[in-house]
Amino acid sequence: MSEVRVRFAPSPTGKLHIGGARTAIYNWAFARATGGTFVLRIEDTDPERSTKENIDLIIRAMRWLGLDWDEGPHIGGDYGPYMQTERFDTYAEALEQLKASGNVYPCFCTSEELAARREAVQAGAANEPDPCRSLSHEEAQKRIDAGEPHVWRLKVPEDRGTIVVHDIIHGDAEFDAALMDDMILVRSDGTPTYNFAVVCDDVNMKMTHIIRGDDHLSNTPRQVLVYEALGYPTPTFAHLPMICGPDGKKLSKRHGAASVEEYRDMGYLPDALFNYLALLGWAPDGETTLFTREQMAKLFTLERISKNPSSLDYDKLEWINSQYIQQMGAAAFVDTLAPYLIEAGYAADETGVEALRSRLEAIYPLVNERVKLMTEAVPMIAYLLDDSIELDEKSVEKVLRKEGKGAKTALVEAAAVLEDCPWTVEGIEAALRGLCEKLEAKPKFVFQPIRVAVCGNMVSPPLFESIELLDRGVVEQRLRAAAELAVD
RNA sequence: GUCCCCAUCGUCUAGCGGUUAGGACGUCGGCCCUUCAAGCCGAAGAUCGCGGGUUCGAAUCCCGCUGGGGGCGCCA
Repeated sequence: MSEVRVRFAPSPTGKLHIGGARTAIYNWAFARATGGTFVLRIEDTDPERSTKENIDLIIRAMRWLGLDWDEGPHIGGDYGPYMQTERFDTYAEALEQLKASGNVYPCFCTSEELAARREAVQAGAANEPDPCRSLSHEEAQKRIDAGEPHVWRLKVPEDRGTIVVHDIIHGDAEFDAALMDDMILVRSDGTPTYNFAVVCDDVNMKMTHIIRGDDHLSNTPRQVLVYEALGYPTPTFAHLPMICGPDGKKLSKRHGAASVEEYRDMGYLPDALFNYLALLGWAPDGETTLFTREQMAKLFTLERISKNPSSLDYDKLEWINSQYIQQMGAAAFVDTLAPYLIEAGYAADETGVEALRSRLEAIYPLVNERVKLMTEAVPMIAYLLDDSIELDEKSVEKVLRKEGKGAKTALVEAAAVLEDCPWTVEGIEAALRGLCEKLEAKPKFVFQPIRVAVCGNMVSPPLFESIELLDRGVVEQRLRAAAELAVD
């Protein structure tokens, strides 16, 4: 078997869509699993909607996800260029070949005529062959020479019969060629249409497998016709089921996040999003849910891709994200936290973050089981970073100002007890537990006021560990300040 | 309208002729406990969309129906 070559071919009309991201992941995984080549090709033939910025955005999002490719824009390769707008000569060449072999013909119909015909057909009228198809060579040439605008259409062979699309995921799908109209290959402005450009590129770039969205399945028989007209064997197809929103409907802005960037901004880790997306439509077995890119690259097969469309489940994504945060380790945590710290003003730049590194790494074990989204981290640890803190109003009401609970006494006594205890988690815990006994109070009535005083909230990371990470003076000051507000 | 695709707990899925239909997220309950989490234990939750076949036996194979999705662009 010849070497596997696959590609991800986004059109830069927007950011990297979540569905596109998964397509890219599967292509990547298949290439890595088979020792094949993964190609990135930019389909920018639509000048109206394609932008340079989007190309950068897509490439950056792919890198962020941890994807790498063997050939593509910037890095080159043996089958470049990898932007369709730079490959126009190859399409022109292909068109000449098709003209010579008589597989195409010029069509002079206007867009209006076409639209009217299309409407008639969709309303139930019989699908008539394009009138230009029967124009004589001479007549057609005369009109071309006269400068009449025309497109080039593919001539569907009359006796083509059934077109079978071999798809690894869906099996064989059969289409009747008689129902297929002569699609436009080259527009009147000379540019190739999508269906023509893809086939030319996939042929010239020697693609062996086409892994793409389900939405292309119905277009595939048309493309097969182009392969045949060009005289090339068709590659193997794998059409991925669509990804829907949580409500099972098509993904749109209404459902929130449609682009990879948005997920990044919401605080998802690239490893987690990768893992989740990989799992959306593919499973290594019935058990495994957490795996790395490397593991997927070993286990991936197209045969195990699911046929049914899947709905996004943010709860599961979030759970996967929390699993990764829990296990990522202190160093990686600080690295990914850096931009958030800078944005929140805790550091001016990367260097500033480095100055805080050891402290942040010490904080990690207190929050790694609590942070589900990276966006939650900074607010959660602010009380360990700021000199002064603001007490949560609700917590003050429910814990410090609650009469009959002895909050004020607990705070005053705690300040005293912490004055000379060993400043270790054990020392602090011993001192405060001793205080509970001395006051004959349930731990809850001693610890909660202290928590509010020190952490600013009745809900917080572990208390003794938090205190240990703060300076003794700061803790005392917070306890005294809170005692002022508290009642017994 | 027409062609194509799809159909297992709420969600993602395992299953590929014989299983008590398995797992994960979520949900609910319990343990732990100074809060929130995490962790551990347990439970509920799927007459495998419906109806016909084939077969000793069907979630698995065949046909029909229904429901959902997609294509039918000088968009990709």
